[in-house]
Amino acid sequence: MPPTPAVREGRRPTLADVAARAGVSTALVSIVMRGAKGASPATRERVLKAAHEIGYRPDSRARLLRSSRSHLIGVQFEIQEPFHTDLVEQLYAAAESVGYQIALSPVAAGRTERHAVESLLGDRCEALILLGPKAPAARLTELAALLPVVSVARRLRPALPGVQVVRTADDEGARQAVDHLVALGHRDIAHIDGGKAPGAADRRRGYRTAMSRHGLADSIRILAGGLTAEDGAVAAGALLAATPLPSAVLAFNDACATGVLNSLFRAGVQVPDEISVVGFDDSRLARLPHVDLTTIAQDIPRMARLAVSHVAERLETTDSPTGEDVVAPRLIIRGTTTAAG
Amino acid sequence: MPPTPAVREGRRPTLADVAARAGVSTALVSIVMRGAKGASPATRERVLKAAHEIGYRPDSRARLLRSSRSHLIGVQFEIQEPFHTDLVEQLYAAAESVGYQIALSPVAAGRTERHAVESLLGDRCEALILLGPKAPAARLTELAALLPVVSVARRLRPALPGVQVVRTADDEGARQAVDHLVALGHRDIAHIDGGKAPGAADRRRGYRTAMSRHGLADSIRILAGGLTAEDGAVAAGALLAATPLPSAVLAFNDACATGVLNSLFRAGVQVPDEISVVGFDDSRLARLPHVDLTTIAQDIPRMARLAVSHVAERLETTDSPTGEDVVAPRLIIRGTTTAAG
DNA sequence: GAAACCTGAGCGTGATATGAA
DNA sequence: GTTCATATCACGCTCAGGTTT
Repeated sequence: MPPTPAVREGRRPTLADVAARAGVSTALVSIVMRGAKGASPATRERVLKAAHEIGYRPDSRARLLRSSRSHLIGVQFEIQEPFHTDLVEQLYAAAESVGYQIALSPVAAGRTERHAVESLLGDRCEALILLGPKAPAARLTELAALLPVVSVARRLRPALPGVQVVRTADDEGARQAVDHLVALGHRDIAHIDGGKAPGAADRRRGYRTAMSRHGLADSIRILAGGLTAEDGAVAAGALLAATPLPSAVLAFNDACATGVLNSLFRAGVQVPDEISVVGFDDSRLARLPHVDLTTIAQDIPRMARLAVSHVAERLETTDSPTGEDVVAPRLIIRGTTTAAG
Repeated sequence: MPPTPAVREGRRPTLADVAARAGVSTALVSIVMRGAKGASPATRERVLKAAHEIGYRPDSRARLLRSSRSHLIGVQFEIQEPFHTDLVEQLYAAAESVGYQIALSPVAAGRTERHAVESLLGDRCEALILLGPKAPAARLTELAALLPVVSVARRLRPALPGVQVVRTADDEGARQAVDHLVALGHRDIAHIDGGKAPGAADRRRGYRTAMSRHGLADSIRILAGGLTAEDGAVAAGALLAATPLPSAVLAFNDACATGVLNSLFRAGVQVPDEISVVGFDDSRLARLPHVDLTTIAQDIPRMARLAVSHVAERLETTDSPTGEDVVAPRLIIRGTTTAAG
């Protein structure tokens, strides 16, 4: 049995329609729909029945307009970036658990960060979580003057007032990778870097200092890479052209590492027997059984929770400070690393 | 010089604040902000200046509330599906060009299709574009009674009243792939399928009929695959165990094909010299120079335009019919196919 | 006093009606 | 008549402050 159509033709049912049908005031219907107290169980049931019959749905925008709080967190992300989509997924979970909603605004071809943020501001978001923002510091400061801002995975130096940073300890991650390889007996370890991608500088530094600490400063070799598999493939090509081949490679991220793996396969170099490879991120890619990549995991659920809980705190308390949340990375040993030959 | 703070502390500036500052009525400010006619150039400039100074931004929710039309299209998509994120990117472009806005609602872990759609309905969307929806036909029919619905990449049989379908001619795509391989001299062509994924049945059928038409009915070989690289790798493993190896493989999609490629590499089988491989989708993956996958392209920009323009038409004309838009696929020849040895 | 319900105002806009130059 | 400007109300909802049992 299909639900009875709305009272007024062509328009979506409103509180008033439900109220009329149930024979009560709109305020009471509002109370019932919100699950607030102030309605008898009998009336409550009658109202809910009426609402269901005419297919009533609360209008979230009118709701937001009326109440001073919107409980909306705007999230800017790169729609083609797997790391970002993973984060978005976790942000939904984190936001729901503290009573906030998420408004998504992607950065894509033809849709700049400015577009994305303007749209979120127009939607009355109370706070902004920006994933890997590329906007200049001045712009971020400007935004932070308007509302709480969190920058995830982009480090800001110097710290910007009003902007909270949530990031992985990238240098520490690179160190873990090098330590792991050295423990396996590797000494000639190369790094294919991420250029000026977020975190790339820290990973480079982590690699460099870890190598030095192991007395391998002379073996430091950094090749220009990038964040895509293609970048990794190209860099690995350069590696293959040079002599001798290192015994291990730390790639900027998992995508880059798979490019490296591909190039090595093509060249007939066995992994991990002839060369060990380590990625970064522990993305879906790394977990695929046929890739089975040793990598450095970023704790995405934790980063999401930190970003959201910081926002909640800023919004619910006064004078909450901003700073940096640095999340520890974790080495995940899989099949692309083994003892040095 | 930073902008002067809002008139009222703690609240975002409104039309009234701008009006007070510029010494005009709110109605006039509204006119100016919308770019409507009815304001003198001098006043217009004065109002815009005042608005800029106090950092005024139109409240899109209040706007939506006021106007009967929302010009909002709700888009449900799988946030981890590259094909979907490609579509979303194009949907933004398509919507903007016809004066509509997009509200995104992802399906993710812990966020079902029902969640996604309910949230869009609460946001006053005028129409729904669902990417690869898995909801039962009854649910789609129910939604279609409420507002225009487009199902992208999921075929509906029988056709559902009120639900427009936009899809690629998957059978035709599979046929193109087989024709290409046959023209190269291949006769023993296997298909690694997509199980019950959207489009998989049509691609299977297209493969089967094309093989038959070429008199190769006896060579038909369909292996259980899936949409991930892992599925492809596993299926290729099965292929390698069997004898003899086919001379060509058509994979369900590009991700699946890369899994196949990986397995073949590992086994030391040369592509394309010993075996040709064809993908489907022409995703970013296929275009990576080091993958360089021959594939069947889906015309994503066209699908996005069709979905949006259908919605616009339904909303702006009365009694606009629904049906099926079938988009032609296109063979992209790259490096993973060559003449049969 | 508490529980159940109602009235009325207002959130920030946009459209209509009306008026003044 | 045309151009520019204003007053007023409605959009759908929530909330503060009533009234009634």
